[in-house]
Amino acid sequence: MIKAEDLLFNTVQKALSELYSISTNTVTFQKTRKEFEGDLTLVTFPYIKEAKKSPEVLGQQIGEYLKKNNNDVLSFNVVKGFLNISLTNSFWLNYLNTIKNLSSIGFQKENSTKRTIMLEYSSPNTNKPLHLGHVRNNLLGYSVAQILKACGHKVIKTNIVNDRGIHICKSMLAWRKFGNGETPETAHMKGDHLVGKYYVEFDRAYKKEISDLVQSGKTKEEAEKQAPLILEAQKMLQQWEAGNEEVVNLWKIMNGWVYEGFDKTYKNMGVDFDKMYYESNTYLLGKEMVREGLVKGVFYKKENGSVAIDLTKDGLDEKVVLRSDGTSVYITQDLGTAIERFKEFPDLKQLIYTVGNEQDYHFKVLFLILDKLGYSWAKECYHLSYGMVELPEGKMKSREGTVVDADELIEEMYNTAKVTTEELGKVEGFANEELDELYKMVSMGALKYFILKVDPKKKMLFDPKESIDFNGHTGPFIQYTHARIKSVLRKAGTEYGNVTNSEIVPNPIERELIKWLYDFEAAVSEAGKSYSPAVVANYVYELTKLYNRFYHDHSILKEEIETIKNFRLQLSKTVAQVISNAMSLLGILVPEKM
RNA sequence: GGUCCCAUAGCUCAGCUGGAUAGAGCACAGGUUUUCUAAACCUGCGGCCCUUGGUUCGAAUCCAAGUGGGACUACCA
Repeated sequence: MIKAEDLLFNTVQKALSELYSISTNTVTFQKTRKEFEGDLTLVTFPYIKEAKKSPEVLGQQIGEYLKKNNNDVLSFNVVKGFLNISLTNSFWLNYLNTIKNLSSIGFQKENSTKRTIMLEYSSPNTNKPLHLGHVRNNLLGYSVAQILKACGHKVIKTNIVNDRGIHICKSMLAWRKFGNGETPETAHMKGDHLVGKYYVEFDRAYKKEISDLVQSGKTKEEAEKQAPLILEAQKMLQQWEAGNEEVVNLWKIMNGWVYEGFDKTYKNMGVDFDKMYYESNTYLLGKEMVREGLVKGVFYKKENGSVAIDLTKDGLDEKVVLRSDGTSVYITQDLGTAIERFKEFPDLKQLIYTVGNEQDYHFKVLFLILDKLGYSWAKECYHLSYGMVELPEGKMKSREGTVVDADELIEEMYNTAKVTTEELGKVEGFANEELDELYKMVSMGALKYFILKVDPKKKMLFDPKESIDFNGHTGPFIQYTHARIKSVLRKAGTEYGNVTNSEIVPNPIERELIKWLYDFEAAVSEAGKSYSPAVVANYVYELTKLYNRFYHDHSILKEEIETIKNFRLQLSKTVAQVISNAMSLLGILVPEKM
């Protein structure tokens, strides 16, 4: 692909060297601001001292040099220390010609970088359904995977399911005690919701036991530890670990229900995985690694028999990696699984964890320990950390009661999309299945875009009213633009000729559009470097807004001059393709009509 | 005590590696359709870019300190 910056870079470098004997390797250009004429701007302030010229003279001289020595430079103007450079029409038209029939505009070939990345996301517990926090996690993980693929990396999407532990036993116990054999079929409930119901049930009964014990004179702490239900749940966990047949069977059945429920939610969200991991298989990993670490002297044994590492020199605290009774803590298995994965996939270069920012510290510790154990890939591990989703009333944490259930949210969005479409009177000419498809596309487009347009590391406010909005800076706004272009293209038929360079002089807004198309590749690359779908989301919004203005101001099909009409059709088609590509990076589909 | 994140319009957010007069959407007030989909377009309103210093030709952006908000700092996961 031709890069305007590269073409200019050499010439500017030569200009600086020949005119002022300045040698530099860092010539950077920026987009010319729209108040000024030009495509790219060179800021000349940095060179005035060495060149011993005023900014105006310097700009003038470099500009003249560029015009003489670079065929792509059409003209230039100088404002103070800013040299605004206009490239020729044929440069931009050539660019449009090279991409207009490409479906993969902006994307690198998969695995062209020979860099295999494992990206972990979702990672739910099997004791309750997914909520809004998981939604952000899933959308973010999926989107970043898409972006990294588009940057030419090979990506393995994984999901490690937290399918064991005391919390799972709580649901199991409550079901056994209060469930009367209820199943998703008899209860007419999604499996994950049914299991979640018993998790809540456990909590209620447990709290009652605690308050009873407190009434009878125990302290709250004692009561929490001595309540019969929690003791029973702990016993159940031991039985599970010992392989007790009845407990393991119940565990399998109930987890099966949950997986069925999750599969539906994942399908609705449009996310998927290349490889599943289950903690029931991995929770014992890491012990061997602890032994090796002890030998290497990275870890030490404490008086009570537990194993720890001292990270105080790195500004962190001491961290226990093995309990005094020899059992693993959470980080033990995290260390173990990381090591295991690099053994399992010898090509692996990087491991990315999509986990909320409340675990920033945990991952800092994890990566540091891996580094100290001597794994060279530890420096490549990355915690894709994202901020909490807050509701207008308060925080989005399950224990605080104000949860937004993922399935309910998706359903609500769907209904709003349906109502809105009907109100706008846009249902004519659609078959029923098409309408269902459209409502799914629009509702999920709105939800995904709403969440992904925000920089991942920032906490975000989820206002249900606003997220459901389909106007303005939203997913449906972009989808609508795509649909409108497609409608025009359908009316134009399949034959709309070619763009012949010499005959066309794009008007300012057309030129601007081509420049935005040109920037797509850079936006994808930037999004990949910063692991931020928000870069793509904001890029495609700008492109769309610009196109809408063009669409409003200029007629395409009614344009009388054939060459211009064809050019506009080609331009529109390419814009639609880039919109579609950009949205696919966000996991959002775009409709042919809406 | 320590580590980390955040602070830009009434609200939700862009402004990346320092550059020209700080941008959108929502909300509010108004306008545009005999013409390719008005889920659109246009106009107006709205700012001590948290504070104070520093770095320099130039700071919302970088650095330091402070203020305010949040997360973490378990032999929980």
